[in-house]
Amino acid sequence: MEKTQQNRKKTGDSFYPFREIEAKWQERWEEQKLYKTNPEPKKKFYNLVMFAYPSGDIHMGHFRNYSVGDAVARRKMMEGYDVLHPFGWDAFGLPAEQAAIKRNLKPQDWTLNNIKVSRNTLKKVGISFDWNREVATCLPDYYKFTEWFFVQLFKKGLAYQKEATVNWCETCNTVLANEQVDAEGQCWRCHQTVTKRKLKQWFFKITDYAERLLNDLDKLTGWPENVKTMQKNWIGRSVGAEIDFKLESGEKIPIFTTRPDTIFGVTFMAIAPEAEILDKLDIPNEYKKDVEEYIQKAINKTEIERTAETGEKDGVFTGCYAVNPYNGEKVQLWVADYVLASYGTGVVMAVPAHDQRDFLFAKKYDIPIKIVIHPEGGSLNLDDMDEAYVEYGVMVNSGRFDGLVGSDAVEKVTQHAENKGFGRKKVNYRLRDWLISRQRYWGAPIPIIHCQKCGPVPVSEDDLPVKLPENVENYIPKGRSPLADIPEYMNVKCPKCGEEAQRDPDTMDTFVCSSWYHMRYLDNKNPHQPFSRADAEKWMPVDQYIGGIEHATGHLLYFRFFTKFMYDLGWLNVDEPALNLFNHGMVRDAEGQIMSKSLGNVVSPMELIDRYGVDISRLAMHFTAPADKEIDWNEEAFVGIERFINRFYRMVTEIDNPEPVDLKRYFKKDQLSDNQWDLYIKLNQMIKKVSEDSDRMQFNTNIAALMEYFNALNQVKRIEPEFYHYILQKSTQLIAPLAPHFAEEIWSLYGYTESIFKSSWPSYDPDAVVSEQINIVVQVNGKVREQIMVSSDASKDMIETMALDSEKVKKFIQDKKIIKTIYVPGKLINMVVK
RNA sequence: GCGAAAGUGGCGGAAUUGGUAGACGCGCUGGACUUAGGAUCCAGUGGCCGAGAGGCCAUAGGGGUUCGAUUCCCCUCUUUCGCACCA
Repeated sequence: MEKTQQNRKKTGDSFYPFREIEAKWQERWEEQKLYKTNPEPKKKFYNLVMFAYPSGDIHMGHFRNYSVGDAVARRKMMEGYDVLHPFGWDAFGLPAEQAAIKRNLKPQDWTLNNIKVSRNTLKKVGISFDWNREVATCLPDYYKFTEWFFVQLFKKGLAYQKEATVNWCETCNTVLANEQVDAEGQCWRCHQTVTKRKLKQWFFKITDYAERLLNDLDKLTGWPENVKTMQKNWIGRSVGAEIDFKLESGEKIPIFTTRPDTIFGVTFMAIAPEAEILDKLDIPNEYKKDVEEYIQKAINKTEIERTAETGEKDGVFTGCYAVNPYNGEKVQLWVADYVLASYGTGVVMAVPAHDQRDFLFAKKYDIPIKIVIHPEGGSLNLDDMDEAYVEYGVMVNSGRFDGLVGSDAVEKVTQHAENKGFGRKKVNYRLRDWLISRQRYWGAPIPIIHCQKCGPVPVSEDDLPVKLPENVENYIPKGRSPLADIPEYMNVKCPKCGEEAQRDPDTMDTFVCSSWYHMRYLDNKNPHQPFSRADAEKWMPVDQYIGGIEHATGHLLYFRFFTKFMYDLGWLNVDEPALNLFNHGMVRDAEGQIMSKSLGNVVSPMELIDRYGVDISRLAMHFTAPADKEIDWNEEAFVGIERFINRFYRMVTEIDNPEPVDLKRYFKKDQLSDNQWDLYIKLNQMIKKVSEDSDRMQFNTNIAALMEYFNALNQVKRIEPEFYHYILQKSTQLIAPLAPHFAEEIWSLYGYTESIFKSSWPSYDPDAVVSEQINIVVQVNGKVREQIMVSSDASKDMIETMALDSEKVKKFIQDKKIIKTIYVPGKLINMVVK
C-alpha cells in the first residue's frame, strides 16, 4: 500500500461522523455490559469520582471531572485490572425544597426526575460507569444506613446534643449554614442581615479523631501536598497549658494559653460574650447594665462585623477580678468580642506586653502593661513599645522563673502548675465538632426519639429507616423543621419505656450522606447492612479519588473520619479511605470568572458535545491544560483536535484492506527500511511517553506526543502495509482512554470483534527506545556552539575529538586553554576554556 | 496578617532527576491545489542586529551557587488559593 498526497486530497470532504458513531457504541457497550464490575476481582482498581448533586444539568466541572476519571478507568481496564467505577447522587439538599416551594412539587419528585435526566445526559457522555452500582442518598434504602451510622456514633458517645449559636435569618425564618451567609453577612437568598440564635443541635465529635486525622496525613503519600496542608491548618493543633485562675468567690476559671512563660505579665482577662462562665460572675450593680448591653450587641453582630480586620478591639469591664495563681495578683475581668467562645475555654489571659491583640486592647482602655519577656541579649522599654513583643525570649519580672528562656521556660512554668495542681499541659484544636442538625425537611432524619423520662433514645436498628413522611403541606421554613409540624411523624412511643415521646424533628447535614457513599458502592443493594465486610475487603481502599479542591477541608475530612470510625468498629481493615487523590482544576469563563447561572456565563458541555461530539470535546478539554490546572474556557483547542481526529480517521478509512495484525510482535532492524526503523523507534518512544504522561494525569502532553508522532509519520512516504497497520492500531489503543468511541470505531474498522477495552495496553519494545544516531550538543563555556550526530554507543573520547574538530567550536577555543570537559552521556559535551 | 502554590512567545501550554528554553496546538505570514476555501497540503513564525553565515539578548525583577539554572538558594514585585482575632 502506498500513502501519497494523491489519495489524501480526494478525501478532503470527508470528516469523522461522530453522531452515528458515538450513539452506536454507547448502545453496544450497554448491550455487551462492558462496564459491569467483576464481583470477584483478581486485580482490583477502585476508581472513584465525586458524586453529583442532581440539579438537572451537568456542567463543565462535572464534565472535566468525569472525563479524567474515565480516562483513568479505561486505561486500567486495558491494563487488565478489574475496575470498580461507580456513580451516584448526593441527592438531599436545599434546592429540592426550594423547587418544592416555588413549583409546588414534591422534593422527591423533583430530585428523582433530575436524577433521571442527569443519568441520561451522563450516558450520552459515554463515561464507563457501572450503573448497577448507582446510589442515591435520598432513597430510603440508602438513608436507612445514614441513620444507622448516626446510631452507631451515638452509641459510642460520638453524637451528642449541645446548645449552639447558629446563623439565623429573620426574613426566611430559618437557620443558615455558614456557607449560606455571604461575605457581607447577609442571607444568600433574601439579603437580610443574618443574626444569631441559640438552638439545641446535634454534633458529631470529630475532635476525638483530630489527632489521628492529623497524624495519618503522613500516610497519604498519594494526596496532593496542598490538600494535606489545608487539612493540617484546619485541624490546627496547638500545644500549651490550661491554667486555673480563680474568681474571688473561689470559682475556677480555666484558660488555655500557648505562652505560659508570659503568665506573670497578665494584667487582665478577656471573656467571650457567649461564654457560660459569665453567669457565674457576681457583677456589681453599677457595671451590670453596660455589660448586658455589650453582650447583647456583640452577640447580634454578624460574623463579618466581629471578625472585620479593623484591628479595633472593644469590650467592657465587668467590675470583677480574678487571681493569678502564680503570683496572687488581682487582674481585671473584661468581656471582649475578640475572644471566641468556641475555642479553648472561651476565656483568655491577656498579656498586653506580649500579645498584639491584648496590647491594642490595653492601650485603648488604659489597662496596665507589664513586660515579662526580654529579647535574648536585649531589653524592652515600655515607653518605646508601639506594638507587643511576641517572640520567645528571657523571662523577667517573673519571680523564681526569671532567666528561663523560650520553650524551656514554657515547660518549666507548666510543670510548676502541674505540681501545684492548678494547671496542666493541654493540646487544643482549631477543628470544632461537626454540627449536623438541619431544621429542614429534605435530609436524612435524625433517628432519635426524645422521651421525658429517658432523654434522647436512638431508634432501634430494626426499625430503621425512619422514613421521611410524604404528606407534607408546605416546606416553607418557619424556624423549625417542617417535620415538627407533622404530628403523625413526631408522636411516637419511647423505645425504652413505651411512654409518649417525640421524634427529633431535624434532619442531617448532607455531608453526612456523602461521608460513606464510597462504602455503599461496594454492596449497594444490601438491605441489611451498609455494606458487607467481605466486599470491603475486596475493594477498599479507593485506589484513585478524583474531584474538586473545594472539598479539601469539608467532605474529605468527614470522609476520612467515617472511614476511621468504621475501622474502629471493625467493619474495615483500612483506616484511610483513599490512597490517591487528584484534584482537577476548575473551569472558568474566558475572563477567569467562575461559571454560574447568575452571571449567565455558563458553557454547557452538552452544547459542545452536540457540535463536536464527546470525544473531540474531551480531547480538547484535556489538551487545553494539565488536568489539575484551572481552565479559562475557550474553544481554541477544538480546531487542532478536530483536525487531528479527522486526519487519523481519514488515514484509517483510506486503507484498502484493513485487518488485525500481531500487536505483540516486536520488529527487528533488518525487517524494516531505515526510514521505517526510525519510525519504529519513535513509535516506541511515543508509547513510553503516553504511558508515563497519562500515569501522571498529564493528558495534554499525552495528546501532544500522539500528534508529534503523526507529524513524523506523515514525513515518511512509503510504509510497509503490515507495519503501517501496526502503527495505527497501537496509536488507536493509545488514544482509547481519551477518545473511547473514536477508538472503538477504528478498532472495529480494522476488523476486531472484541472491544478495544479488552485489548492490552501497548508495551514498548525496550530494544527500540534509543535512536541509533543521537544528537550531541557541544557547548563552550555553557553556550551551545555546535551539534553533532554520533552513534549512540560513541565514547566520550570520540565525541570530544569530533567536537574539537568542528570549525565552529574551534572559533571559540582558539588561543584559549581548555580547563576541563564535562560530558553528559547521550546529551552534551561542555568545554570550559579560559 | 499567617500558610500554600504559581509567574515562560500574540494565546493555551512543553521542558519527569540542574544539561539544546519555547514540544504540541491555536493564531499569524507566504505558497500549493482550487470556480471558491472557513477544507487539505507545504514552508516560516520569541526579540534585536545581519543580505547571509552567524551573533547577541531572553523563562516577573534583582542578586547568588554551578562548567551549565525555567529548574536550587536569598531578596523584591505580582497573581491565585486556603485560613482569617484560634490566645
